[in-house]
Amino acid sequence: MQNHKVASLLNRVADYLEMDDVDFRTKAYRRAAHTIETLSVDIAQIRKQGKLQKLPGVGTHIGVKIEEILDTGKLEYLENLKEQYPVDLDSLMSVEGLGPKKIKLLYHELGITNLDDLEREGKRHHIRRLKGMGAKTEAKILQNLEFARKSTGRQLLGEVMPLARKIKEKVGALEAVEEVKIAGSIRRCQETVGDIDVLTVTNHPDEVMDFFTQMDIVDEVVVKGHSKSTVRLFNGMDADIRVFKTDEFGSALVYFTGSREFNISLRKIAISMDMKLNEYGVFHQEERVAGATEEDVLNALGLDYIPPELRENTGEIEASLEGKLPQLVDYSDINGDLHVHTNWSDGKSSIMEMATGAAGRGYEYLAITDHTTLPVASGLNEKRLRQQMDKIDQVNSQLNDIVLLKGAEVNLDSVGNLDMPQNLLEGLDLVVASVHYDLHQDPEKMNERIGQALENEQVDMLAHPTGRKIKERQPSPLNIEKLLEKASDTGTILEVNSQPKRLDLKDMHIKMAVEYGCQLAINSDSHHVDSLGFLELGVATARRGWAQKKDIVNTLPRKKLWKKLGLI
DNA sequence: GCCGTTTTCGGCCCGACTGTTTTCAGTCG
Repeated sequence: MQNHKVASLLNRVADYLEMDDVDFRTKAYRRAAHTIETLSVDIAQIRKQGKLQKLPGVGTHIGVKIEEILDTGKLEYLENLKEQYPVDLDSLMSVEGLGPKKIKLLYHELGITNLDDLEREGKRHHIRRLKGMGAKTEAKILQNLEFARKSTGRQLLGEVMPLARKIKEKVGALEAVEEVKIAGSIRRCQETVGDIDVLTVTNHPDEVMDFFTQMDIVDEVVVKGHSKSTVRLFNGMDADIRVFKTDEFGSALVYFTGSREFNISLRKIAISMDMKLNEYGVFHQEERVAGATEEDVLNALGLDYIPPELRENTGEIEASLEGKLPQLVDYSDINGDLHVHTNWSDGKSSIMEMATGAAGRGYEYLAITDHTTLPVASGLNEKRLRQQMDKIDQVNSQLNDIVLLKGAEVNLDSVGNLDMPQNLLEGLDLVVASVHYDLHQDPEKMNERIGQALENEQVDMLAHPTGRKIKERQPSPLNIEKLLEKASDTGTILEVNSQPKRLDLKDMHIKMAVEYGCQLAINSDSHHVDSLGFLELGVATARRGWAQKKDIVNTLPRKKLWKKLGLI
C-alpha cells in the first residue's frame, strides 16, 4: 500500500504552495491527500481500474501526479518546488508558531533552512529585525524550537486517555462548571492523539481559565484568553480548554470533536441549505436554529446522529443522509475475552485472578491463551500445556458466573507450521495462531505462511494479524485483501487486538474485513488482570471500522459461541 | 486544482489569539 506515501507527497506540495500564498490550489492538494490517506483500498488498485478521477478531490492534474508517484516513487513538480525553497520543511513546520509564510520570510531574509540555522539567527537577535517579527516572536521561536527538538509527536490513545479523564474530573469538580467533555481525536478514539481538548459550560469563564492554567500537571501556559486557553502538560502534551453557554454546547462538541474534514463537509451542507454552522450553533439568517445538543445540530442539517468514531468524512455523512448508518458494536455487547495470558507464560496474574477479573466485568466466558514454546514469552511446552488444561478444569469447577475456555496462542514458524502437534490442538477449546518473528518476509511468502495456518482446521483465530506496533514497528508487508479473503473462505476469526500499541487489525482494515464478510473478535491480549479493560480500546477501534455487533463473535452469548467453536 | 438538485465559471469553512500592527496577517485547530 503506497497510500500513505502518495498522500504525504501531495500534502508536501500543498505546504510549498502555501509559502507562495496560493490559496485554493493548496486546498485542492490537501483534499486529494486526505481522500487517499483515509482510503480503505490500495490506491494502486484504483489506478489499475482507471478510477483515480472518481476519487473525491482527484481530477485530471492530480490524477496524473498520483500516477507519476506510483510509477517512479517521486514527483517532478515537488522536486522543482523543493529547489525553489531548499528548506527542511518537516522540522521547521514542527516549531509551533512557524508556518509556511514565516518560514519563507526566514529563508529569504536570513537564509534559514533548518533548526540549527533558526537557533543561531534567533540567538543573534536577527529574527526580531524582520518585518512582522519582534522580540516576543523571536523569543517564542527559540523556546518552541527546543520543544520541537524534544517532542515525540503524537501519543497512544491508551496512554493519554487516563490523563484526559483526570483533567475532566478536576475541571468537572469546579462549582462554576456545569458540564465538561473531552472532545477532539480522543473522543473520536483515534489510535494516536496530538493534544487534549476540553469543552466546558460555565457562566464564569475567567474562573475556569484561572483554574485550568494553574493545575498541578501544567508546565507552562501557552495561550490564555477568555474563551480559549492552551497549556503544556508535564508529559509534553498540550491541552486546550474552551468555554461555552448551554445552548451552544452541542455545536461546540460537534466542532471540536471534528475531524477537520468532517466539519468542512458539515459547513458546506449548511451553506447549501442557506444556513451557517460554527461552534456556536446553526444559524438561518441571524436566527439560531440549533446548538444545544449534537443531535439538534446534525438534525438541523438533515442528518441522523453520527457517532464520534465515524466522523472522518469517509462516507459517514452520505450514509447518515440516507439513513443508512450502521448500528455500531458497543462495549456493553461484549460477553467475553478470547485472548489473555496468565503467569503460566509471560502474564503476571494467575488463572483464578484473571477469571475473577473477567467475571467482575460481567463476562460469561474467558479464553486462557498462554503462549506455547515461544522462549521470549516463557511459552508452554506440550507437557506444561497439558498440565494447564487440567488446572483450568479444576478452576472451572470453582467458578459460578464465568466459564474458562482452554486455549493457547500458538506460534507460526517461517513457513506457517504450528509449534504444537495437531492431536494436542484437538483437545483445546480455542486455538489462536499468531506470528511473532520473521515479520518482514516478502508479502507473498507472508500471505502463504499465514494462509497455511488459516487452513488448519484446528486454528480458530488469527491474533494481531499484521504484527504492527504503533510508532515502533511497521506492519508485516502482507497483502491484506488476500488475507481477508482467505479468512473469510476458511471461516477463521480475525482478531482486533486491543493493546494500546497494537490495535491490530486497525480501523481501516476492520472496515475492509467487514466488507469481506470476515468474523472478528475483540480481545484484550492482557497480561495482567488490571489490563482487561484495554478491550474498550479495541471496541472503539472496531467502531471506527464500522463494525456491528453481528460482526464480532465475542458478543455472542455462551451457548452460541460454543456452537460456533464446535464445542457443543 | 476541483466541482456542480444553482453553476462548465466562479466559487472554495470559520473563529480565537498573538504580536505586530494603527486595522491586520499569520497560525492554529
